[in-house]
Amino acid sequence: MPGSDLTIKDIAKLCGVSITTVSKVINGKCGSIGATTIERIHAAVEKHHFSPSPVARSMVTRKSHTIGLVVPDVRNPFFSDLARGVEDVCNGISYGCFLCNTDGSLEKENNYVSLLRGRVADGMLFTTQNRIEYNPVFATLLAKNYPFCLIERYLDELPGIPGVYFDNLGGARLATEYLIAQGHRRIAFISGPATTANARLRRDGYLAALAAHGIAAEDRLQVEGDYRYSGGYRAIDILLTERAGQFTALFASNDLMALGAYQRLGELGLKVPEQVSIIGFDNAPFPEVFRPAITSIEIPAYQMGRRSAEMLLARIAGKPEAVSRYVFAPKLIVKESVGRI
Amino acid sequence: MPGSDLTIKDIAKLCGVSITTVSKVINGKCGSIGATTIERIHAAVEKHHFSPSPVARSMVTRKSHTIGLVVPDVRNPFFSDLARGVEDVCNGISYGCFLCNTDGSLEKENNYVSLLRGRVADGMLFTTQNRIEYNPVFATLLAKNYPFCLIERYLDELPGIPGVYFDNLGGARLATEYLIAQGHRRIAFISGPATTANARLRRDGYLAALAAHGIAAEDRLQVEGDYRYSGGYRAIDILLTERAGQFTALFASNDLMALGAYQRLGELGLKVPEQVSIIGFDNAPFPEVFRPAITSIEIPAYQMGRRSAEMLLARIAGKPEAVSRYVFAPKLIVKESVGRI
DNA sequence: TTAAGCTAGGAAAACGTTTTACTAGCGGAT
DNA sequence: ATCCGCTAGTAAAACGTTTTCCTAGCTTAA
Repeated sequence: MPGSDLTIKDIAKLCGVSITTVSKVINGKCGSIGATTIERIHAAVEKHHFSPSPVARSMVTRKSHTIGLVVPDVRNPFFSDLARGVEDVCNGISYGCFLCNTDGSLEKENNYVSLLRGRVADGMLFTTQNRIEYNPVFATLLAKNYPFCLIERYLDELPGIPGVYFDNLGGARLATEYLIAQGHRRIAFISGPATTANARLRRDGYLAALAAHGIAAEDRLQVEGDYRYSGGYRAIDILLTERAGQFTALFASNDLMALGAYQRLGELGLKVPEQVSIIGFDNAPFPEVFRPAITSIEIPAYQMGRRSAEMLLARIAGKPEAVSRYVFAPKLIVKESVGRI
Repeated sequence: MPGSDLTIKDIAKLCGVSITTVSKVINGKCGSIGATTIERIHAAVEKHHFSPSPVARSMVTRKSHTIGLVVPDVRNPFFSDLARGVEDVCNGISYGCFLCNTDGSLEKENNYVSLLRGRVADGMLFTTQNRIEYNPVFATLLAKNYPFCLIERYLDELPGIPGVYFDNLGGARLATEYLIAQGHRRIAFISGPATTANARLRRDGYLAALAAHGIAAEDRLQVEGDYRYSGGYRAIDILLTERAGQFTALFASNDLMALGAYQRLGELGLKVPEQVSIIGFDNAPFPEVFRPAITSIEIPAYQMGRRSAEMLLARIAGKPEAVSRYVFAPKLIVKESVGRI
């Protein structure tokens, strides 16, 4: 249907030269082509807006100039930031980026993996909560030395796999230590769902910080949340009412729960940060109306996207970077929700 | 680099048949192939996890089973919702989706368009604020009858181009008429930046609603905003302080500005919705902490993504839908920020 | 016996490039 | 005169499929 596009053959005919010559000129391999010929070919290419068919090219070069990006859901701001970072890097070297949403489903993941290899994509950026190490699909990829790069997924069983990570444990520790540095000793904690890896890491970070400062962790100051507003809200009731816990500060494993907690504290007459300090995680871009703005830990999703794309592309180009794992450091963003004791 | 993948030739050899036969079996065109042969080939394909090279296939079928999605920025929630809708539809028929971010730059747009045609993509979903109708790149696309579908971009000069739209004017009218129905007559308005098309449409909708109900529009009740929190905040100062305007309700062209306005009103001691009613636009998913929650107009981005992908794919399949323009209706989401007079 | 019609399958062209290996012609050194 | 090396190019294979047209052998009806 897409009209009559010219081929390299037509250009060759038009210029009275061979296909080879045209190909060489187009690809800048003009070593032994006369200046006037080069001129003539360029002119014809310009005039007819000729551009060589990428698929024919792929056929012979075995490169598609395309990578795949597999995420659970682009609508999650972390992944859309990440995707943007990836795409920006790709765009810089004329690579295309396939977007694949899996919703965390193993079936969708495997479908996409099969689709993407087989030369539709030169490589793959991959996020998943599923167990890669026992997945035969990945075993095949590894066996074939297919280039990929993991995002936020440790794979101790398979060293040498490039990956980009955020230091969740360190971030949680940083948050908790900041509270401690402000004089807090009784610090409550709201975790993410216990099934997710980063929820566990954040809890470990919290515990590590307490331990490092000789503060005993108390079970009744720790509540399991769900990364949602309502989870944070309810956590306050559990901490305060059910358990009659006492604390001067609260570390919520993400900002949405911090917000829910803040809201419930307010309803119960407790002022933030005067009576209770709160620190969150994610540094979510809430509108400025939230006061006090919540002190939080920033996760550089966009930068992680860039980095992972760079690592993958380097690998594809056959110039793998020396370091195959890149860990992004957390950054404390001080705002208004933490007070000094 | 990606190891030794089998080709159809290998399978043919393995089964002692010709390439043609294997190809036919793989593509289900088994018209005249013996049952045992079919069996044998399927077995070999399974055993070696053979799947035909998509690029070789594209070469001859001239279909890439890929479409392009061109948006300004996936990080904008409207576009990530849209992208997800597009991708879901694509995934359903094993199409891939190329993601392209342009930041609204004409240069990037044109680069992507060149990249995507030339058979990297069978068709294109396109968003832009730039003037398509005078862009030679698009003229070429049209001339070649390359399948594409516009999103949120009217093109009266080029009827017959498929497109998916949101009724911004109707949405603004709906919002304004809701306020009127609640008894308001003096309704202030905060627009988006005057340069954008949807900002103008929303203003037109506001004016149309007033006119339809015999309410005179007043210049001093209309302020230009910027779609940002701070724009809404400042707008209140302009309306109230600079212009000493009097109004019982406010229509903000998006929710972020509505929030900014709400905040400033609160600071000035005006209660929402008791003293001033507010309605927004977008139905942004703000955390529940915002009370009163802001009544708003919903834009069904995900559904628009789905619809546009369906239209494009139908076109690509050579079965264009009868209706080439699909307009999505606004939906009023009543929450708590509008009171009755 | 012959022609027609099926059945099961194959040979080869085509898709649009890149790349490898080759050549014709010429100027200069030996 | 011969050889070498250089310049400016070309022919053809290869990439992995799909698709069009063909054929060998068999059955059946006239």
